[in-house]
Amino acid sequence: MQQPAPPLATIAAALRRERERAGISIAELARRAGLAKSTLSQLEAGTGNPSIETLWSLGVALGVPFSRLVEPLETQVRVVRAGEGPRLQADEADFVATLLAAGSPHTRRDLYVMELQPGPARDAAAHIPGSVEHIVVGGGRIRTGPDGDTVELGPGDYITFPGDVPHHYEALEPAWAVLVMEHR
Amino acid sequence: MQQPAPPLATIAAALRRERERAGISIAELARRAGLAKSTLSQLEAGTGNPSIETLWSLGVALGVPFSRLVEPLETQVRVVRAGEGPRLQADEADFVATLLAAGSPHTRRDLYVMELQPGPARDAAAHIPGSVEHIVVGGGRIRTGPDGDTVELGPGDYITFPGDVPHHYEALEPAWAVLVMEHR
DNA sequence: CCCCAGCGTTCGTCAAACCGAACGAATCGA
DNA sequence: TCGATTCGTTCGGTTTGACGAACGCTGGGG
Repeated sequence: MQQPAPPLATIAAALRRERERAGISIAELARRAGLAKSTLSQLEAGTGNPSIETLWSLGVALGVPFSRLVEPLETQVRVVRAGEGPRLQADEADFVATLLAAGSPHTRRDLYVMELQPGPARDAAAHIPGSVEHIVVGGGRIRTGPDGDTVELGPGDYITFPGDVPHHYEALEPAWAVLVMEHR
Repeated sequence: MQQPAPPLATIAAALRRERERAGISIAELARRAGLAKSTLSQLEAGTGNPSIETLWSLGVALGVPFSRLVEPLETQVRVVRAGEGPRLQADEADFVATLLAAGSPHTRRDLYVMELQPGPARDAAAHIPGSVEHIVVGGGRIRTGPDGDTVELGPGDYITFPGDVPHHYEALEPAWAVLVMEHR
């Protein structure tokens, strides 16, 4: 899917979050970014609609990639059921594609096919921070997701969830799936 | 360290690229995004410094993630039949993963689910240079690959081939597949 | 041939993003 | 206690991004 969140509040929150993580004041950040601190004050208050260059200079000053200021933390579990999700137009009528997840540079995505047999659940330890898992079920049924928030999936279903927390794989019947493991 | 490129020209280029990929005019895009076409004209000319909300509405209208408008873009055929390929050890015996392709930073990988109906073959034009396609068939049978070098695939089969040459999709029966589109 | 619809660009206007200055509050030393 | 510093916010003024109208251009239809 796309970005349903209005970027207004997202930017305000991200800005404050990253600034506090850097441990600097509004005035100091304004100084480094070459902006007026009044501008920052309004931005963090959720008022205002910054220009690209303004936000860009903030990303540089904070030392974070631009997208981190704009896109909400993908820390949630997201499921796209088979047949759901945004359809992309195709030149021909016999072809439909659904965008599940858009990559960005500076991330690394490895592509696997995973086969699971029913039996005791497999609990995976947390991977490196910032990793994200994407799974599309090819056949069978599996239950997966972060511990305490698992979802049952069938063929064609898609799920993404953070890989840096303990999570869970369980085949309810013999199953296989495509796994994209994403690192940063 | 991060993105030293001034986003000005990048946005102009990305905007034009994505708009032409969608096959619509500046006027049409302005209509869909709820903007004045004069604004778009100046943006694609590299003049101007759009606000976040302006760029956001363009991303939505174009059906592309926001980051694609802001970050710059940076062969042979390979088939792995279902059950073939290097198996990775798993902690449990009921879990097997096959590594199909390892990603690297500075590449972008978008994840799709693709549905095809049998009928006349779909010939895709070449995508942007350096793009690579990865396909894992989820169900049905398809024939795909670069023109003149197509392969028939069934559930679980994997193929990768360059996306920047004309290629070919054909469903031999109703089929669906996971598609990873990789750019540089 | 002309007319019309749509294209992309240019120009003047207006709202708003950004700035600088001033403000009250809080902290710290002398 | 009292300056001095820094913080974050608020207030006019200026710059500029976005808009709407008009322009010239192109491709079809009548």
